[in-house]
Amino acid sequence: MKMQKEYDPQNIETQIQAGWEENQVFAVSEDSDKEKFYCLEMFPYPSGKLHMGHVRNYTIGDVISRYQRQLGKNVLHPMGWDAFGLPAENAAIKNKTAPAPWTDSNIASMRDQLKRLGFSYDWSRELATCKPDYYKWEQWFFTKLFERGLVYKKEAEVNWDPVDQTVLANEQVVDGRGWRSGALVEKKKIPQWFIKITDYAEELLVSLDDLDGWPDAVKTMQRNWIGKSVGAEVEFLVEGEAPLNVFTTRPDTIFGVTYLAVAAEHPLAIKAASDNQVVADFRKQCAQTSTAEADLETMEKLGVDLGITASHPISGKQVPVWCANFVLMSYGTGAVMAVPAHDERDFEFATKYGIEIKPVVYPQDGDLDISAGAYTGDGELQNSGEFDGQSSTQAKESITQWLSDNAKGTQKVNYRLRDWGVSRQRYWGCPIPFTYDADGEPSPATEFPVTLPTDVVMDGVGSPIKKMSSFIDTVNTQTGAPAKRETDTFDTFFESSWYYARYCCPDLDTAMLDERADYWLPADQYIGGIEHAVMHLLYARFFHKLMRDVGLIDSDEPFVRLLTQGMVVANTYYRKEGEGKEEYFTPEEVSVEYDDRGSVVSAKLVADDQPVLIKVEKMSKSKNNGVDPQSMIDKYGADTVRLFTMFAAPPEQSLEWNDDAIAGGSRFLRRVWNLFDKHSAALGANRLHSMVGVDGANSVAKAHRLTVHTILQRAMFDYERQQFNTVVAAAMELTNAIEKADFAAMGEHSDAVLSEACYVLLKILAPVTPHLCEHLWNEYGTDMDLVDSGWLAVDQAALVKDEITYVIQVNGKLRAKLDVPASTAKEEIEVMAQSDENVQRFLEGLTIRKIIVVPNKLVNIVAN
RNA sequence: GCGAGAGUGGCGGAAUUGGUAGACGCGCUGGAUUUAGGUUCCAGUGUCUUGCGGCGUGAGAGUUCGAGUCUCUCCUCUCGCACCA
Repeated sequence: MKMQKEYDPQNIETQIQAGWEENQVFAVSEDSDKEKFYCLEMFPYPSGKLHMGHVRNYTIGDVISRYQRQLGKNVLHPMGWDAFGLPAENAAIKNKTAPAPWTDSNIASMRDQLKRLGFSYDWSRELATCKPDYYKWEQWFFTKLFERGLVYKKEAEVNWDPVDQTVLANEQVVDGRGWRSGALVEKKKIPQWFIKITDYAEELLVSLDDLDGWPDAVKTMQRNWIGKSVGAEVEFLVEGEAPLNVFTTRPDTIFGVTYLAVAAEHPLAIKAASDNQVVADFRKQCAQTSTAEADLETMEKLGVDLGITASHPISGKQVPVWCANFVLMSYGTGAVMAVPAHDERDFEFATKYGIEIKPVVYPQDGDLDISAGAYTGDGELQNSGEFDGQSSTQAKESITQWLSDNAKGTQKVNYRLRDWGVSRQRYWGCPIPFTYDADGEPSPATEFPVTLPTDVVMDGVGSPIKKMSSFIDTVNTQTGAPAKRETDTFDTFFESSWYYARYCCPDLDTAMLDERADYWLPADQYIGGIEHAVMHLLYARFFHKLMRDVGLIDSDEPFVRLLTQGMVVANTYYRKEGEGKEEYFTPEEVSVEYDDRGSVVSAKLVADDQPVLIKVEKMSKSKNNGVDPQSMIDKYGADTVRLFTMFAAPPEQSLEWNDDAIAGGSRFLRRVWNLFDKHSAALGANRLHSMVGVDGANSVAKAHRLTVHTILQRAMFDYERQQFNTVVAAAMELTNAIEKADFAAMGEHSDAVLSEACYVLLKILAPVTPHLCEHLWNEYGTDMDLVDSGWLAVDQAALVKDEITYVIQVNGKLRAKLDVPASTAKEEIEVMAQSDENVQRFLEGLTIRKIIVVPNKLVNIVAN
């Protein structure tokens, strides 16, 4: 077969993809003879189209999967759809359809796009979380957790839109107002389902230590999120009321307590409001904020004196009780003790409201100065009664002991982590499998699935199933008595917490999971955005442990190795429209001027010839800077798009889109094509193969093989550490080297050296640009599929150098280079280095103090 | 506000983990090919002096024979904060 003359990616890629599909190359099953490798990427929300972030995420996963497959492993690489969620409801309202058909058609078009990119998925395992055969198992699982006492119901706050009479997501609250109605959002308490993730807080924390394949940044963030702290729970008595318990990590500062603060929702605040209008108004004000923590924390710290006092547990002194907007009812006991002298926030608050600031901890060296702010360090106690003179460390223990002995408190471990609220008052989600009897008592479902009706009309206000009697009215399956169905649905994090396990047995209809899960799990590699560092990844880890404890699987953690990929960003062109608002223009609307070095001078809007501003931001519709992957595939082909996304940046960093640079990627693949074409006669006759040994090779051939095998070694090192941009760079260097090589000068071995170099190039490049490589492999390789053709070894003999270049420094500055035989002794190198002409020039008038020799690398002569 | 991360030529980035800063690519400059545009090929390209050399990895200090890399302080940007996914 004669190769086409021109590189035609569209043609090659569709042909190669058809071949993969026909031969089911990526369908896998359990095989105890092979080492398994489960490679997983975070599944997409089916928004309609792939964006560049998806392309990047899935290309990284595909490169890893294909590399592992070439290493000979049994690679599972599945894909599916995180198909429940808010955007489908919004789209349904806008397009006057139901969420289900909208979602289905999005899945269909995104699946086509993924297939066009040539990803090595086992499509037979595809799943969508909105399908009853998927979600029925999480309903079943939730009832198992209920039986185990890990699920409970309690009142919790939501964002309430008083005009639309509906619950809003944080995202739907803009500047404290509902995004549709514009009404001021209020906090409202409603009963909701929770899962006791706090029961697993300690294990989730401790087992982070075993996750060697996870980035430290992610582990640190999870540790801080769980937020374990050891301290004391202290009881302050309030006359005529229940005692006020507070948790503190600083019992050593307890004599510095000058007030207590409770949340607006705290019973004491509610009671005080009944006969105190100021408190009532303050509570109202506190209710009119979003529930987002970032909003609460950046808000001005405000409070009001409740006019109540509590008695200090040790001194017995009365301290005032305040109500403050920064105390969260949902965290801890909803009350805190305040020590303004030794806590920044308390200091700020006390200063503002003229509350006493009483220092009790003094720094060991130097004076205490709290005129400008709190002293938060440790020190020596004063003004602390019998504990005066103790160090903070001693006092933490002795004061806790005293409280414990006098029944005024106990030592306590506290976690910042809160239980997982899984109830959502939305339609497009998995129905929570409970019914309520006439008295409101909940009963778990016994038949699954509890199917979500999909034939609905979205009116824009609330969930349609909340008004649908055919859904709501049912019977208690245990007693046969009439019952009402729960109309809330699960948080979509619920579905995404276990999909990775279901991929192992997606066709199973008799159980949630079977023994196949234990063959594949844990996943060896997980890849997704850093934005999921805490919540999704923590919920998935939690769910894994729950599934283990219910007896479904036997591993402790879901993901062995984690890669958090960076964002895809691009230039934005914008103007400030005042009030922090910005107007964004598309690249087509703008003309950019460069100077003769290629640096940007200015950019103007074509329409009015006036300047616009430029900055680099995450690709998004609202910023008008998105690049549609499909248009790039149509223009350059999938291999070029894949190559560019791998080459432009290392996986964990953000990737800046550049239209010129992707054209460079296309140029490189054409050069590879032309290289094989140029040597087609020699390659066709030899077939691609590695050389064995260096016997008989002349010096030109040897030098070339040294280059080839050095590059191969580097590429393998970079594959292992997952730095794919330098893998591509290595392939480019190798291509340059083959293009420049003088094969005629290599004598009888020229064809073998050429064949080996091209073989290495193909193997290095195959995971990144599989279509081009598979095509060339069909042309010049064996009958086997490229992914199953194995990897190749670095020829250590080819790496042996006869001569080594030493860098010669004088006082750390480069002054000469020295080529010496590899066998040269250290002493001899020192002498040669000193006698170099340029080195002598810089040593003139100086005395040599020391000579440092780093073997095979450098000599540094220290002189003064 | 709290937690985490990142800053290297005109640009994206590399530096085998404390040892030649700028690999590879984009852009730009000059040349060749081409009727022209595009393509392709060759050469050059951190910066200042265009001699030898000096300076240079966000800013400032420190450790070291030697720092982009380690330590401290500061600045800027990015991500997350529990109902976007």
